[in-house]
Amino acid sequence: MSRQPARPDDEAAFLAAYDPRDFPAIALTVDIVVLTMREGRLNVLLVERAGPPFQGCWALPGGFVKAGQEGLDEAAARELAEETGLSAGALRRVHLEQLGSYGAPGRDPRMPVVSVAYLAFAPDLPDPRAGGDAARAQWTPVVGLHGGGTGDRHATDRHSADPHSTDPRSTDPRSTDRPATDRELAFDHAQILADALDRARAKLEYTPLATAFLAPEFTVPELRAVYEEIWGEKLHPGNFHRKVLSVPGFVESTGETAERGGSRGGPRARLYRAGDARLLHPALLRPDREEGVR
Amino acid sequence: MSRQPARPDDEAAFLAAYDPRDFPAIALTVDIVVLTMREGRLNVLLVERAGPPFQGCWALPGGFVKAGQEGLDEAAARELAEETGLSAGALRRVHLEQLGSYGAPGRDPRMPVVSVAYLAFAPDLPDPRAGGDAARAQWTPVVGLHGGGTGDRHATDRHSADPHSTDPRSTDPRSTDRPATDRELAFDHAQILADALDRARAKLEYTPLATAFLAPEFTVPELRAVYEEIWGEKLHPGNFHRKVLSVPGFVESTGETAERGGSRGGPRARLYRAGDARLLHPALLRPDREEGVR
DNA sequence: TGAATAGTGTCTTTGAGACAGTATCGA
DNA sequence: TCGATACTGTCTCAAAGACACTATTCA
Repeated sequence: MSRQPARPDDEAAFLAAYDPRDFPAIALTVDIVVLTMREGRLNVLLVERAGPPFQGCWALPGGFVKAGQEGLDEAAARELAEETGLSAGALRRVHLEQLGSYGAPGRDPRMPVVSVAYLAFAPDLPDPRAGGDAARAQWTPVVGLHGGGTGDRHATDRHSADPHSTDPRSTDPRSTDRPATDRELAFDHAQILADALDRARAKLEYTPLATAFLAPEFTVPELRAVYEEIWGEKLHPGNFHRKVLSVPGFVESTGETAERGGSRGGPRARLYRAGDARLLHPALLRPDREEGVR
Repeated sequence: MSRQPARPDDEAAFLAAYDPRDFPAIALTVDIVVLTMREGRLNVLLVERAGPPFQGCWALPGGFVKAGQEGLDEAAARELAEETGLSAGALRRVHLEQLGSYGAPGRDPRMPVVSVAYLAFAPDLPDPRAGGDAARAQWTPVVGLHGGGTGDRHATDRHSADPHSTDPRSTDPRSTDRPATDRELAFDHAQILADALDRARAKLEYTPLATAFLAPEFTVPELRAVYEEIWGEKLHPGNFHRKVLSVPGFVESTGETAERGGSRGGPRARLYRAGDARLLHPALLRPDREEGVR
């Protein structure tokens, strides 16, 4: 980075040599795709935009980076805390990672804005409070949402916005009082959400992060439900169970069993905690991505 | 993104409501880790900084994003073309993907600068020309470089700079005339390079991108040499050969054979082209990451 | 009591890796 | 001629998936 336009000897000279026409003002934001499980369904946190552009549209929570005062990870953590109203303690159980940056020209009709997108995995969280500048905030089932669906499981390297994709300004998805579902997302947030889901699906293969969606103690069937919901397909219960227990460091037994059996019958399952593995070896690969994925 | 500090009805109102103390000026750059193979070794393109800070230091090539005029991918492609002097045609054979964004406070001593890092895989390229504001530009073997080495193969999610890492200003690695090797890199570029190498090592497992380092026609032993150099370990020639040919879409035969055999004897190898697969199924997993990677 | 589920055993198939062997080339 | 290498064959082992089975729980 930081090739400068001239060769200043100090900051004053640098600023003098700086030509704002070469580098017009640019704004930097962080947007967060917060995923959680509610009633067995994958949900994403959305906020309703109180002002233009895209007034009345739903969007990913986020905000401006306080340049010079915080790093990108810090900014994302701050926004996450503000939007969810979570305590620092509760936030420690949330997984937060950088997803990628989006900077297609015109993605924000007002001015050049580059957004650094983050991805968060959270256990079942309380209903969000509507933050200052958001009209409403709510958990929204991912299914049926634009950018939801099963997604292109094999898409790669979509970290940056595709300049050929639909210009968000060419449609006007705002409306007055529809729920978050069945709504287009503001800006290029549908693309960000789609990329986030791709990343989440891949992460479940190689990391134990599925446990981040569950309470500190959980059963293997609960863990399997997370995989089934995010991957969008049923898994073989017996093989899944054996597989999870065979991967070193994935889960560790508490010695306890769940209070009740399954809702539709069956024995009470044993309880586990997340293990200390950060990567799964061997990985839990998704069942046959249809052959011919060339 | 783009939660605004107030609720303006148009751009004028937005600018009026904008408090520069809340969102001080921030600069956005792209930096590129261009990897290529030269004489069997993995090389990275570095430029010598002509001005402060870090004057005389080697750094990754990059530059400011022309806000509003180009997307991030475009900016990276433009910088790549400028620094390597490659034609548009030659650039089509180069793989370019976003690596992540780095924005730790103080990473640039002059002002808040966030850098979007890109990763490029290129076949053997000619010597770079020194760009306008770089004193020199040269290919540098990755081995022995800070951030080179075998790297932490299991590090994940290091997309953003670690605020706890060494402040680049606390050392003064500049000097007068040492080669690029044995030099600290400017800013947090050692971290970016390390992350890039981690990404490259992982990409070789799941994608056929190793072919991006080779000429359009190549032999299986040449392909194996790429894997061995980037992974830093010898592979079993026989098993590697069978594996490559068994993965659908990885390589396709040209029917020809190489002009000469190996430099130290042996039969002439058959020639292949890159296939149409974008993901490898099954993957070419690295040999035993030592057990106990928890 | 019946249906659904937790968890285990076992068999088959696939793929990774070790090893050996043959043919071909450079020096 | 010798040594190195390309490539193939074969064996073993690990892991994934299909299937079957028992035990336990809810309704």
